[in-house]
Amino acid sequence: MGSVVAQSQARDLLKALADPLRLQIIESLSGGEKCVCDLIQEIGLAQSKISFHLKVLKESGLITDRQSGRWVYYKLDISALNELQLWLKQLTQDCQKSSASCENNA
Amino acid sequence: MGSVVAQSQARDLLKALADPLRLQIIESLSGGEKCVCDLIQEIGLAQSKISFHLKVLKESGLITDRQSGRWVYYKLDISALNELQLWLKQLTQDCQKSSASCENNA
DNA sequence: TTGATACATCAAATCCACTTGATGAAGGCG
DNA sequence: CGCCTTCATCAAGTGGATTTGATGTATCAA
Repeated sequence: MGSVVAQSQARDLLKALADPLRLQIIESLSGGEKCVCDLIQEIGLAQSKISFHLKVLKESGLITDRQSGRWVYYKLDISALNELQLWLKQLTQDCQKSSASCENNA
Repeated sequence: MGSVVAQSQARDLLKALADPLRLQIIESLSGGEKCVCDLIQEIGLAQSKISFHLKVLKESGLITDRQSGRWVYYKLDISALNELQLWLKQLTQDCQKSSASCENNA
């Protein structure tokens, strides 16, 4: 309540990010657009596994895809990352506003 | 590689946040410190369930607890939220740096 | 001390996301 | 066309996270 960034969207993004393999994919894509075969080589895991997690990430809105010939290229969608940053910022602001009770070490 | 904020820590925080009930708890605690009984009333679920998720959140470092008499009070630890914000910021920066290939709609 | 409240913890059951291996679809090359 | 490559999708199996209900512990009041 009172949150500008929808909690449901934040939840979806967080859920998509909360997997070690998907996090690897995300960090790899932070280096730029890549096709599935690139990711398979870099990460060194089964193709079906990579595709499965790419689908989850795509459905969450964190990445987008683009087909070119036989290849499908994936890249991060910065706007989704920004949504999450905004949600976090709100959370900390709400917390600081509510009282002096939030942890504020260093 | 090249990340200032440890990926492992980000992973733990994301995993802790990636649960609907824990997210409810987090957003509730953004309103200030609360005891378990407050959370039980607000959320309306079994006490053991609440306690279980509080433990997960505490182990991730997202919340801290403080006992006072019969009550145990929980509150957000803003430094953990800041860690996650920093990690996100790095990710977007890496992405923008890597090329013009990252989604940058509006 | 007795009983009530607040909370943690446990074992068993359940659930669901992930993995695995195989198959399918679509594009490109000869 | 026939074949290879790239990738998506599927059904079944697996494992770990979550739920449930009960029990344990500590504090406080009477």
